[in-house]
Amino acid sequence: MAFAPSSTPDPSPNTVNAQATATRKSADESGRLTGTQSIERALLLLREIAAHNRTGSRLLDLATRTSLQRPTVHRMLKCLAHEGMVQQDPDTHRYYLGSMAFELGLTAAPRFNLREIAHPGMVRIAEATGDTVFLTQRSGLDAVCIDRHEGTFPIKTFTLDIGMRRPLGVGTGSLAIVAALPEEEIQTIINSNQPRYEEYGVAGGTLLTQAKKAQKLGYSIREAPTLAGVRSVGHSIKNQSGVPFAALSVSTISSRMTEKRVLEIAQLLKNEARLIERQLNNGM
Amino acid sequence: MAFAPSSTPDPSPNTVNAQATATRKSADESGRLTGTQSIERALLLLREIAAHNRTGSRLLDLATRTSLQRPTVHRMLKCLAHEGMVQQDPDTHRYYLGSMAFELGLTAAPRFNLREIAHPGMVRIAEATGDTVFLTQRSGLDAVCIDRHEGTFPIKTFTLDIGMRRPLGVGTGSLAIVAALPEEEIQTIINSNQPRYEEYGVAGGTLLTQAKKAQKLGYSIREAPTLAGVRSVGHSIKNQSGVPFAALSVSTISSRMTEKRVLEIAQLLKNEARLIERQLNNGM
DNA sequence: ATTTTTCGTCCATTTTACGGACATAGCATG
DNA sequence: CATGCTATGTCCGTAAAATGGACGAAAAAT
Repeated sequence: MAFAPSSTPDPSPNTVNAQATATRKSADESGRLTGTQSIERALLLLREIAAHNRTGSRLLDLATRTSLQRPTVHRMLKCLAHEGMVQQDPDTHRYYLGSMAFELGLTAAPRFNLREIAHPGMVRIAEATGDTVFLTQRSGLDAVCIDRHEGTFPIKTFTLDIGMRRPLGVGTGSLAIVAALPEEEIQTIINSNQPRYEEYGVAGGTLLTQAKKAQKLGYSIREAPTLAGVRSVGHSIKNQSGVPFAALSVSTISSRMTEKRVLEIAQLLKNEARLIERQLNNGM
Repeated sequence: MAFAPSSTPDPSPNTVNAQATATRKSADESGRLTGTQSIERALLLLREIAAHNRTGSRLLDLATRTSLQRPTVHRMLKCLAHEGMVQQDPDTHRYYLGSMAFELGLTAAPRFNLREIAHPGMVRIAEATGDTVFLTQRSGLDAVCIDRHEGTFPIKTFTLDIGMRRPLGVGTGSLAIVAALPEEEIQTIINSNQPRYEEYGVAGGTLLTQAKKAQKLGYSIREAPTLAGVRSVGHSIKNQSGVPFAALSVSTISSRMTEKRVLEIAQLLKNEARLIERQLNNGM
């Protein structure tokens, strides 16, 4: 499979057995699998339903969008609904993903969900440092704090709440993401977010400088602009393609954050980020 | 087919139309669907893989557990893997749920995930009261805080962190869940958790009294045992079968929690809990 | 090196799924 | 409230898709 062989369909003349002229292998000429047509179609349907899960999909639209016959789609949907993979609103007749889809997702999450993958590492960092660790994920021009793990040190700095969304570049984890992006994208982001930075006490001008510094160091570092006496260190997490999309960061009071300790923490973050990336990369 | 193959291959006698004697309807005698065998089998496989997703499944085990032929299972898995629904570890050959399963789950979540369903209501409560709202979910003999939404009132009480897990009955939301359970289960829970209550400053004895009070009132209420001056109100959320499995609660400083206000908040919680239950019930 | 177990593939057979045609429900419009 | 119009749901003869017995290859165990 995968490469495209001879285009001749081999018309196989002298027909004793009327049926099945074409040779059947595990994949046909175009590299498509055989013996799994209906499963492929069912998955195609699921993807199509997922793509419109907010509004729901009507039978006819699904048939059109998948280029399948209406009866075929209907029969498959009935089965998928029966098994809970999809759900049909009894009033509108529209189809949505069902509870089984949700439950499979929950089961699969530990191998794909950044938060779950990162969790053990965050615990290790919090235990090693005693300070609070944050996991930040990029979301368009923003960064969202998707997890936090508190260390044992009794004095806690102002902590980023889970779910909090701020313009890219504002937080230290966020800054690590920005710094790891290609030059021109950094500029675009800073320009786009310019008007929003003020209210977070960040000057767009200094941001580029900070990003360059982070690039040189290999980690981001910053005194919290709004809170004096708080210092944070961050490190980016990259996806399969090398694009930074998340970051780990540690935040604590400046007196605990000596230069030496900054280096230690940066190393710790780097190691854990690598570990996470490895799991994301092969998915295995 | 599907049932044990009679060894006679049935040489198909007087062959005008060799095929199909049995009448075919959309469901056969036993009520099972027709025209969807392979989809049913594929979903069966997915369920089986999900059930062993921690360890992964070997081809032969899947064949055994699903009572399907190995070649059939293999062919289907190849397709499912091709589409990303499952993933095969290249070293061990074991099968796991794939990224598509995770992504479908994410898409389906807004209609099934308690946190997502409850979110709008929590925002409404926080806006109406100005205080912090908590969403608690039962997990065995514990309760876990799965979401929190802060109100605008500047003085915040000690807040339960997201992800925090405590013995059932310790928090006010937790207490609401316990109170809504059947009498004998309450006893069992209190007995089982007895040794753990101490460290949370809750006496197992008073807990039963508090639960009875909550049953009478229709909502749970408590002065935080460890923090003087904090008062909370909670209301249970029940699933389709009427079993309480989660709760909403509001917590604030006692001076804000007058008797009159307790009633208002209790009503608010009750209404939002009802709304959430309705969405859970029909799933639509 | 040899046996045993498991994975992967082939291909003739026939059962399964397909889809044209029809039936029925919902919903505007004349 | 018929009347067309559009949508969902179902039937069933046919053909193509999926099945599974058999075999080969690759690991794993002995």
